[in-house]
Amino acid sequence: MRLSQSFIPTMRQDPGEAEVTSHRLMLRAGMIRKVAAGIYSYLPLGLRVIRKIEAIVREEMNRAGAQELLLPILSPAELWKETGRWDFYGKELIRLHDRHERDFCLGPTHEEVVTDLCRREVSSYRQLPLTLYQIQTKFRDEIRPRFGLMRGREFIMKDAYSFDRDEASSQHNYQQMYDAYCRIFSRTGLRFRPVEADTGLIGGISSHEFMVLADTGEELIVFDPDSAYAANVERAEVVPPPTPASAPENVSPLEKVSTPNAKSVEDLCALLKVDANRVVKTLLYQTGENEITAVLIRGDHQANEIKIKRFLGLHDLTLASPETVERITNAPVGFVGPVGLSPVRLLADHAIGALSDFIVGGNETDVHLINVNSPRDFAVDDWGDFRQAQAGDLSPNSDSRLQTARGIEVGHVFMLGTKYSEKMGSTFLDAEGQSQPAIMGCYGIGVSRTAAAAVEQNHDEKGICWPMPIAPFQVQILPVTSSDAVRQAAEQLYHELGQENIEVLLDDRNERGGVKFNDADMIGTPYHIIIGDKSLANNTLEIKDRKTGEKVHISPDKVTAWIKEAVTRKLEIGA
RNA sequence: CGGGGCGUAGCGCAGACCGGUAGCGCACCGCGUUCGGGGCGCGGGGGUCGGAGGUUCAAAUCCUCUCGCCCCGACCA
Repeated sequence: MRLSQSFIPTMRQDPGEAEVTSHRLMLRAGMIRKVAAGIYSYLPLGLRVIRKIEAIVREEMNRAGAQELLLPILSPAELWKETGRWDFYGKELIRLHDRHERDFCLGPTHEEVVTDLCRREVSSYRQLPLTLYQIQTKFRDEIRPRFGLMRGREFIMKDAYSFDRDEASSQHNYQQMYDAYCRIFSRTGLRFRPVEADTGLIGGISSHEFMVLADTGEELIVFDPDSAYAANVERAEVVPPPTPASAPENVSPLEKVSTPNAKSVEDLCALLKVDANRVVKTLLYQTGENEITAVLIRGDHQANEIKIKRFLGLHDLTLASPETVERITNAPVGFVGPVGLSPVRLLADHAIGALSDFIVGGNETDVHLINVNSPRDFAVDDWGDFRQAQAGDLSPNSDSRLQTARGIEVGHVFMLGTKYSEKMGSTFLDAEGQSQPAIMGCYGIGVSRTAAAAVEQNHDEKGICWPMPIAPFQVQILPVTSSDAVRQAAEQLYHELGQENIEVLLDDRNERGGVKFNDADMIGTPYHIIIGDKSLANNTLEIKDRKTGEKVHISPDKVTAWIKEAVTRKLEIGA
């Protein structure tokens, strides 16, 4: 393609709207433009990247035995009401109605629609297993769309759904999809890691997320450097500490201390000159209209609300309002403690069980209690794993300590079990003539997000450095001086590379070299071929590797073969 | 939704406190010159100052309301 005739509006300056790297660079490279918050147009260059990712996804899904179809974006409320998600999905579901006032929504995911299809068409175990997928625009009215393509309200997703006759077959299918995902992200040239994950709104039995590792990622994961264990911190189980609390005869008597204005753990530690791990914070959650639940977490730990929600079987969990806290404890927020705190249900994280002579709030303004011990001073209703895993925690899989990393969730696989098939009556007759609900799985890949994640992971101060498999073009030719000889050499090379099916962008604009260099670096084509009078005089052309910056000078007649070999190699290794 | 910030030419910004008929850089158009890392000269086009209402002789500027966008927290591919 000729740059002079292409719609690739690059920008010289950073747009004010973008702060995150991928967002900024994709705007500057002329790949996307914003239409509204979280809604973007894919310009020709951006679309080429999307199509490349889609092609890899298609190949691997097909190879894994999945069949492509296309479900409607618009779906009727009735299906969503059957599973209860019309209400449960909340404000993220974009709802609309037709001229007859019938309710519809724009599909944020397609379990309902595909399960409806399956219950109509599948009636025998002989038709299973069945895995269907589509690549389609999805709509989720995100609370806060941000970071360009990273979290849009409209985005491109590959979603797949499996239907199996039994648990073993479903697990096999899940594993096949898991393996396909590993191949997909390897092939795109991204550094990624599958991690154990929470099931969230989709629900189901178990799931893994595929995280592209990047410091700007929104997700925090923990991993064991010495085993395969890795998990989203939301999900990561914390191994209960082995150290038992001191024997009752060895603990000190309970004591009240004055702690003026010590409303946070930091304040308290500074005031009493103790470490945060000697402090226990008491969090009050509103767990029902008139029900408060207290959760004890060690001062240096973070509460994990997902674990608490799961334990309590709740959909929503919010911290109690300051007014409520005051009403219950007769003290402002910051002085809550478990001693004498009633009549609320009291949950405690396992870490508390290993503590003795610890410090808690006194349920009185400017007062804390020290030398507190359980069960001497208060009774815990339920013990559990209620905190967020963190770096330094013991791995559940080895004796190693967990480490943390940031990641961008680009894929998510779920074992759904019969959650949807039972609610919607998607059943089949087994070999014994018994009616059984299909065992389901669902598998998503954020295609547009993968493009953004690739930029987060592959860029430098000059611009994007695309991995070859998803680069919009494989080679860019830069005639950097304007003589006829240079122009002719560029044209000839452009023609030759085209003959070899190399995807080549020729910068035939009447611009100075510097402009072309900078745009090429911004766009991030993996190889740049630089043609100028200087090099032609030596009978060489210069080839620059965008990512490494390495340059080679070779004679013009060898360039096409060299490029062809190099492109093929990079496609194979996913670099 | 809570907290913070911003809407002035395609992009990046100044002007606003102190009201007086809108400016700079880049981009764009023309001519010339230049040509291996965002050249230079001359000439030129382009703005309902996000929108509505108000105060005033006069509003980008002051007041009220509103819409949009970005960033930080609760959701998710």
